[in-house]
Amino acid sequence: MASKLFVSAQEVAHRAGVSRSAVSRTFTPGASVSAETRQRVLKAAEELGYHVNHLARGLMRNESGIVCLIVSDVATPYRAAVLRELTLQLQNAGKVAMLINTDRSDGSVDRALHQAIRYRADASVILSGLPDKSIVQLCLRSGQRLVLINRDDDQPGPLRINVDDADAGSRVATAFARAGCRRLAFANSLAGTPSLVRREKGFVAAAAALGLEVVVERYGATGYEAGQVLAQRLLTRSERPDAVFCATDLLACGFMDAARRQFGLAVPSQLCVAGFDNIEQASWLSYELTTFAQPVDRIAKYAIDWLGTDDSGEDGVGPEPITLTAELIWRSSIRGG
Amino acid sequence: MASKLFVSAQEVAHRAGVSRSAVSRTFTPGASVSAETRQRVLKAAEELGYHVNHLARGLMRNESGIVCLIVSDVATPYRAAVLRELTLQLQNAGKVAMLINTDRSDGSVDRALHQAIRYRADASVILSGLPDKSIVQLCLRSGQRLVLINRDDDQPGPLRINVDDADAGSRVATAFARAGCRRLAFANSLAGTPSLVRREKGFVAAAAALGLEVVVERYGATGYEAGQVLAQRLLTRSERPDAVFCATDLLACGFMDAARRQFGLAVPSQLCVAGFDNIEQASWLSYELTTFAQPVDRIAKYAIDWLGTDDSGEDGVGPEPITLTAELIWRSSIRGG
DNA sequence: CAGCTTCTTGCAATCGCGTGCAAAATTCGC
DNA sequence: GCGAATTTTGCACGCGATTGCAAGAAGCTG
Repeated sequence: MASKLFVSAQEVAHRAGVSRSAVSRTFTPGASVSAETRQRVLKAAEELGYHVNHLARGLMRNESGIVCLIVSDVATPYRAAVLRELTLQLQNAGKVAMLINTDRSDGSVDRALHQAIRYRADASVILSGLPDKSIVQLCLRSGQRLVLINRDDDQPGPLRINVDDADAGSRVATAFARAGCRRLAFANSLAGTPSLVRREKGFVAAAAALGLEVVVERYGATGYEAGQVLAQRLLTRSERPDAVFCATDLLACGFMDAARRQFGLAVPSQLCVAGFDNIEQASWLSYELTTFAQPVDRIAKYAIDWLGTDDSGEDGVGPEPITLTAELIWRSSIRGG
Repeated sequence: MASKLFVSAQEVAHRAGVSRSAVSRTFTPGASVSAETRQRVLKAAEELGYHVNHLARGLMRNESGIVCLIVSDVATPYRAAVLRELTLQLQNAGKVAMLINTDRSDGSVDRALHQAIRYRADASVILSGLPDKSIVQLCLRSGQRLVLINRDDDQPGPLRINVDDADAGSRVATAFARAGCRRLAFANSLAGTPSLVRREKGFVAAAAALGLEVVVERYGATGYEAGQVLAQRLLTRSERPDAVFCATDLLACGFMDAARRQFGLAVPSQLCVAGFDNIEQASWLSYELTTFAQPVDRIAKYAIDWLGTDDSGEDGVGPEPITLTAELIWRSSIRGG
């Protein structure tokens, strides 16, 4: 263990020849300190390398400044992008992000939330999985705010931010129809995440309304490899699809690569492809993928703005759910445009 | 603000009919509590939803359990991967990760470290940028450990973990020579990061030793777009290179795409390509990139193991620097193998 | 200079927890 | 059943900060 420790306000006070309180007030915006003492305190603090102990401050103020980000598969392009946006905006808001990784296992999210409670996080943002109702209650009762992003949960209290997946699905169907495609397909994972389900439903419904039939295939996770497998399955059918909507961009990349290399198909002339998320790779020359951009910046903004509100969510009703629409990014993987 | 607050040990003690110390001891491994009181405490804690306040505990123990990860460009595939590994292993070690984003601006890393100090982090892991010497001293003096990953800094105290870039560069040169390439090129960014510089030096030196000349081109950041520009510059030369080592996989992806689409070159028959980082995309069918895998798991392991050590690094000498070798991942972007 | 208001400043309590110390309770040996 | 050894338990203090309160300093008016 460390022999020498962090420097405390006491030491600064001693050096500056003032009381502890004066030091504290110097670092508390809006507190009453004369210009002279403030200068002396700041000087002493600078010399000693003093920094306010946020652990102790959090204890007193009952506000730690910590926001927990609970997420699985951090290394995935889309997840990493939303993580980046959240941490950046949190920092600008004077908060700090605590990152907790979850996995698919049961209770993983619950454990993460317990950790958030232990550190008295001001709020937790949940990007993966869904916590048990009792834990949600515990958080709300404890005064910890909850933000659920693209999670399907109907209990009041947490702020719910969702992207209008069904609408996106419907717009893709229209685009495919306009491109003259006749045999549509939807390539999904087996994850069964609510947003994926909504994308599928919206797409299938819109296609039906347009008089087009859709074949749906589901396999594996939402990654590149699953996309390849889905291509194998869909492109070997007797009635080969001429347009496929992949539930995520990663799936789409795997799908396109397999379609070209293993089936010799040209995109978009023989096969139209659409994805979702607008990950960086979607813009690469090898893919030029038409896809939907999740408004990560606005998602983060809504979440963080709410944290500055007084609407703490324990009044039993909670904040209004927010639904944002995804922006269609048109590239060359669909004919026309 | 929240009206009702987190439940405290006091309340648990009251409900269980014991003293507050008993509660504290119940949650302190190795403390002396009878089986009966422990049960009663645990029951009361469960019913009330009590969780030890790590802010207060950190204050007492002088050990917060927080480890700061200081990094820029979180959304980049390689960065995201190492972030994932670090957070996972930290969680397994009973610590928790605090994520701080930096940018290229001056003092960005310093500000991040100040934040780490404010939260009394047990350690900070620096993945981007380089902190000012005075801040490093302050951290060490305060008992906060520092881990520098692929940073070039020679002051003792922090744990330094580096990948043997020069060796990797040299191995690529050999591989190119064996593939019969004659005109080598190195595609680098302008970032001037020490590891990038070492890759370049190792490659150029080894090529010279093999009697092969190398043309070096540098442009932009380490991303996909820069790779495209570098391809423009290198492939329009009168003596077009027949092998290129890109400083990162992202550069390589951009380079390959441009080489194929804009110059109609086939990889590896007309152009051999190598990258560095082994990001997920390197394994995609469109790239099949031969590259080097940074041993992120071992990097994280070394870092976290050291945090459990008593070698705090303030004895003036500090821990021995660690150099790990990158693993060559052979795919089809170089002939032969 | 008296009398008043307005700022500053120090004292002391508080936040939730860990822990040394001594008293109380239990166990043990015989 | 009694004294000694061993747990178990409670008290009280400290960790490093914030903040209400009251006293002291300074400024203003006439």
